Amino acid sequence: MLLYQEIRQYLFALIAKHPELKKLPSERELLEKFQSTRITVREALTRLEAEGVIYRQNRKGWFICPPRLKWDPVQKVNFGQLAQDQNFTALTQLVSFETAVAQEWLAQTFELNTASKFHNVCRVRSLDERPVMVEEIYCLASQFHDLQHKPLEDSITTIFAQDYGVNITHERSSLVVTAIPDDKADVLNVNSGALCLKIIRKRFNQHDELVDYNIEYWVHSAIEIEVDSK
Amino acid sequence: MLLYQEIRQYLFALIAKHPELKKLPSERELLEKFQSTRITVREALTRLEAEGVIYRQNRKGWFICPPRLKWDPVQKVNFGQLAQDQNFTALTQLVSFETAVAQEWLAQTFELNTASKFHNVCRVRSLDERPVMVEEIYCLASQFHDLQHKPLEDSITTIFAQDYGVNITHERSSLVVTAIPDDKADVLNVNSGALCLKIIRKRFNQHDELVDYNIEYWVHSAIEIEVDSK
DNA sequence: CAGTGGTCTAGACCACGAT
DNA sequence: TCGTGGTCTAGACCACTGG
Repeated sequence: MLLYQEIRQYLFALIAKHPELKKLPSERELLEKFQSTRITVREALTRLEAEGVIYRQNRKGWFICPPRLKWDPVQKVNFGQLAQDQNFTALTQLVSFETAVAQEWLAQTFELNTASKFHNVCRVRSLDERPVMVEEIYCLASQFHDLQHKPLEDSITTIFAQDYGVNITHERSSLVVTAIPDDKADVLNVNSGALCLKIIRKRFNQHDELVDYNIEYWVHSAIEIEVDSK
Repeated sequence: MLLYQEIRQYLFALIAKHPELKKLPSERELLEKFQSTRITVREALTRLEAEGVIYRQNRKGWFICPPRLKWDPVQKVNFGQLAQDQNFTALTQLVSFETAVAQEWLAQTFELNTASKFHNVCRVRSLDERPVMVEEIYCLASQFHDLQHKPLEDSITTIFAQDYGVNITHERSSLVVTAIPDDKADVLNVNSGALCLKIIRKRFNQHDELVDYNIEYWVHSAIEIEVDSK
């Protein structure tokens, strides 16, 4: 068997045997144990990372993945509630809030001209202290006046409905597997180029008007999508 | 800027400027051009691979990704039709057909005992000659007698309905990002450990009975999931 | 401060692909 | 046969983390 496969197998068995383990041995411990080099050890580690078995935090080490959050994009369930149902401690934090005139792609998405002003909310969500998702939300500044003074760590959908009388009735989501952009990797404290599931959500009101445009980057090993269809 | 980022940028621009290009320069050409080493060149290449911009075929080289197939798991659209609508030439091929008593996990999924016999159909699907998905389908041998003599390159759903009077009325899907198992990597002609989107589909009839259990492995850069929700 | 992962050099041999 | 990527060695210096 290939050496990096042997190392992978060893670590896989180690994880299975010690479910209470959180952190793996360091790369240098592993290369000594297997009389090998860092290149080979890292090949085994990145393989397990791709499989979603382990993850790294920048320069801190390699850690064992907890169970994935199961999420149904079709059901409109509150993130905090969903996490709690699955025995996670959930946390949402505001990263930044900006209001500015639209970039071209954004104006086009909303079918408006580039003079329109938009809010841009950036938030990060964690499960049991581990950041797992960062999102950008774009919505019209004229439609959501004073949004910056609302409790932006809570459900945006609820704020839209209760404070502005805007109800989301349907949405269109797109999912792709890709590498996370560097600025988002910093927020999640993952390595540059980490794998993610990128979800773009366009949400509409009953008049079929676009209310908000949402880009979510999920740490790939932290989530499992579940969809029911009739 | 980091060297591997420079190489990545160069290749990214090269691809943008020459959309007609199919294959990248070899790793050794690139390391000469950048006066670097294979480790660093491969860091740039695997980054672009994770982003879904390029892909490799085992020992053949690095290739530029064509547009992704857009697919809605909720709509029940025929694969061939969907591909044709998006200007792909689609092909489904039978890889293997076996009938055997159930392994434990399978029997449990169907809530039957391990003496039950199951069909196991393995198929591979290609877009414009590029294999993009391999799937395993499990269904009860007693329910689908002589299935091996049906046209298994066509829609299984249609065969179930027309030849056996079994109609799929609803299903439950689960999606995770992971690394593809080695036996499936061989079928798709991708490298060991390649990224994939793994979709498990349980499909039911009107009596809420499980009809088939389906595991799909999609090449991650070949697909984009689209979901509408009310 | 010592230990961690992040990046990088300069090679090597191999299996497999195209020809 | 020769070029490709797949695997591997034996180091190096750096930025950042944690005690």
